[in-house]
Amino acid sequence: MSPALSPRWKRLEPDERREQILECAARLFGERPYAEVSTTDIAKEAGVARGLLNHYFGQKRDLYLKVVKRMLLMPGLEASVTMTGTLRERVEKSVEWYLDTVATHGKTYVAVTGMGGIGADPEVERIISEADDVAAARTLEFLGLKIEVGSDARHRAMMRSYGGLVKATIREWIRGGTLSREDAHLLLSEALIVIVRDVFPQLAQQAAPARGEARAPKSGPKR
Amino acid sequence: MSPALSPRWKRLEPDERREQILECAARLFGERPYAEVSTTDIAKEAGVARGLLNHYFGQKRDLYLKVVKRMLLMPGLEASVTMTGTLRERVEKSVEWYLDTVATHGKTYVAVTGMGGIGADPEVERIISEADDVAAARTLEFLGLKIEVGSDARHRAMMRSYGGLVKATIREWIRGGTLSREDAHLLLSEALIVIVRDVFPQLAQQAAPARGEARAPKSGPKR
DNA sequence: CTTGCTGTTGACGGTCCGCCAACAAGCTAC
DNA sequence: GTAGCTTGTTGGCGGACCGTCAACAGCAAG
Repeated sequence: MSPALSPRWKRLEPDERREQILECAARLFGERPYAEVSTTDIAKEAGVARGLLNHYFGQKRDLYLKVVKRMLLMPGLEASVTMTGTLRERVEKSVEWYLDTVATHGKTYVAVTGMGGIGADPEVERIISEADDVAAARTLEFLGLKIEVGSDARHRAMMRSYGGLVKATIREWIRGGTLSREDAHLLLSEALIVIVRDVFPQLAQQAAPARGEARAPKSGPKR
Repeated sequence: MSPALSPRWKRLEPDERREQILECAARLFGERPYAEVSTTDIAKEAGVARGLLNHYFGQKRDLYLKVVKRMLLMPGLEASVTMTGTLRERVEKSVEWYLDTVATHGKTYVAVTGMGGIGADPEVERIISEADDVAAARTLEFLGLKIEVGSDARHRAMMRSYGGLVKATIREWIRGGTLSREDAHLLLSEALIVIVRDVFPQLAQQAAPARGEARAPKSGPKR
């Protein structure tokens, strides 16, 4: 009588299924906090049995980690051109690029990047920190600041700190709208410039054995 | 025979009990992520029945909120003296104060402040954002920058962004040890100075109807 | 149609949490 | 001292969520 008796569920290649689940999970984690997204919700969203999530991703936390990873590892800025020009020009360009990429990802990025994670989970922090480190290294390279490897760790740490400023500023811009894009651009550019131009040299100076007045005004009578 | 038959549990004043539970909760939330601290753990730590937590604090999340609140609302810097002096002096002093207070709270502060929260929970974010706002307002006031109320919102937003830099820098310092205290001091001071000195005036300039070259170098031939 | 591989399901056991009726610590009155 | 009352505290019930695993079924090969 009924010609097809359409099967109750369709069989997919593992990669397809994984991808589909990952998309649904990313959407849900983007609009609700981790604790309020149950695996049942994700499974229902994907039209799939709940056990399948564990089969493909293990723990719920692992699935979340995959989502975070995907959101953080964005296309790099190596695509940009040679980047010659003044320091200010290069800084402005890199800031511009960063704001662009974030603007496309929108709220999901903010939700994941912010305090929007699972919370102090070492694994999650490792992932985010890793992504921050990549961004920091890229920015340094982008600015043409391949300094000696000795102080590289500290410079990277500085850039990770700067990443904190970037995230907070972006949150102000995307979420609250308390800052316009121009405001964000201005703030991030000026800060990055002062870090590269004033902090890094003084850092090298501090690193030297003889350090007397490292924090001296130095540009004191300027304004 | 036994003279007292000591009662199985002691009866405390509500405020005392609340305080005791809050302390234990703060300790546990400081050393483990939210999801891995069960109410059973807290109750056991406090030597109390689990149901009592709900009786005093409602949801587990509410208890966590209380902990966060306590950790964030630190003694203000109004205790400091009159604060006259150059901009750099005031900035250095406020940064110093911030680093001091954080140093005393140590890891728990970092755990709570960082992405160490419950995760994208609107309520938690509101609390943290509120605390950030207080810190921002205090810093502005501390620096003697009581600007007109019109652009106050944007200045506050800027200072909240700066707070992101502060937190990230402190994390680098406290946790990884990738930055020394001197590094943190230097980075935060320079950034704050450039924001107050260069960004704010340009902001006001942007706000004006006519804006031509708001992001012009302005302090160009300096180094 | 039958067989077999494997993607998928559904239920079981365990943990965690919010709620609430019952219990008992300790003060008061007699 | 003891009966009684107030209320801080307990312990268990019901529900939600999650990880695991044996059984099931889509679907291609023979």
